[in-house]
Amino acid sequence: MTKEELIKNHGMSLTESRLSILEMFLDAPGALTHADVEKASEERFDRVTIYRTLQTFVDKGIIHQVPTTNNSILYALCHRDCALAGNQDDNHVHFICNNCGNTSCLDGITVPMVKLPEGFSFASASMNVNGICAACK
Amino acid sequence: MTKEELIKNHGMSLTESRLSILEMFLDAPGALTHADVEKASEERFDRVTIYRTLQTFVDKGIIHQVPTTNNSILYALCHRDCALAGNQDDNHVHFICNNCGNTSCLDGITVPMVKLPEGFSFASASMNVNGICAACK
DNA sequence: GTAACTGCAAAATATTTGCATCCTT
DNA sequence: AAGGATGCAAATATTTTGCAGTTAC
Repeated sequence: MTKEELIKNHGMSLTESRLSILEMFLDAPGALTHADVEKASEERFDRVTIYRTLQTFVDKGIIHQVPTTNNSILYALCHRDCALAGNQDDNHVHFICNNCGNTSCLDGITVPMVKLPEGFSFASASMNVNGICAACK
Repeated sequence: MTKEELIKNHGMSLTESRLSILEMFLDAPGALTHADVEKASEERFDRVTIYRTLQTFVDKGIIHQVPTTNNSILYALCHRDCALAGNQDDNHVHFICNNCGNTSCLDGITVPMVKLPEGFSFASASMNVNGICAACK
């Protein structure tokens, strides 16, 4: 599927900013923040457009938000479509490299089940793994 | 251990804001954001003091940050000391209730191991589980 | 042509820093 | 007394909203 098709197939109109921001994600080694996208776009798009484009991508299910422990929102491509567009990441495992700082989505790996305490019921889970990535090894 | 001891044993001087904010965590059903603490303290402490107190608690290892997918930092008590003070959460499992929104730390449960792709090495992991908590069931 | 998207301006929110003063030990 | 903690002011950063003009289809 081409980038153009990817956008249209998810019910979005094809615009320059969407195409360009999607390319960034395809080229990036891992997840990106709003600031990463803004820097990479070098003023071609308004900051607000970037916020809205990222939110649209999340809503339409081509990227998802990665839970992080700092205060900037990380976004990562869903290599296969996010199961439920717009909802929380569906059982993704994310890998954060302690050396280069890149966050990537380990799509082949499913989050293992955990046994919850009495009275808790499971809906979904996500997991972050820290370590050294293959590129930094 | 008393609250006072908990603070002093972690190398902090005993102040009113630390004692009071620690109490909030002990009373809270789950994790708290800066905004939660600020609201609960009802102007008794400056916003900046709350930021600094939370950061100090993280540095000294009595609370830890919970990875979230929104942009506000969540803090949760370490019921047993966080293994490495000031570092990322050490294999905690956090439970976020889809009904009441509370986040709690499931201390009895360890993060299961996952098999990483070739070339990746493991350092630590954290996990978020979404579902319905015992109180909301 | 119409609905949706974008850019600009501005508001709202969140976080950090410097410094003078106060408190803990 | 000394070092650390706090409060205040202000700077900085982040995100959201409204609206008018532009673009995709």
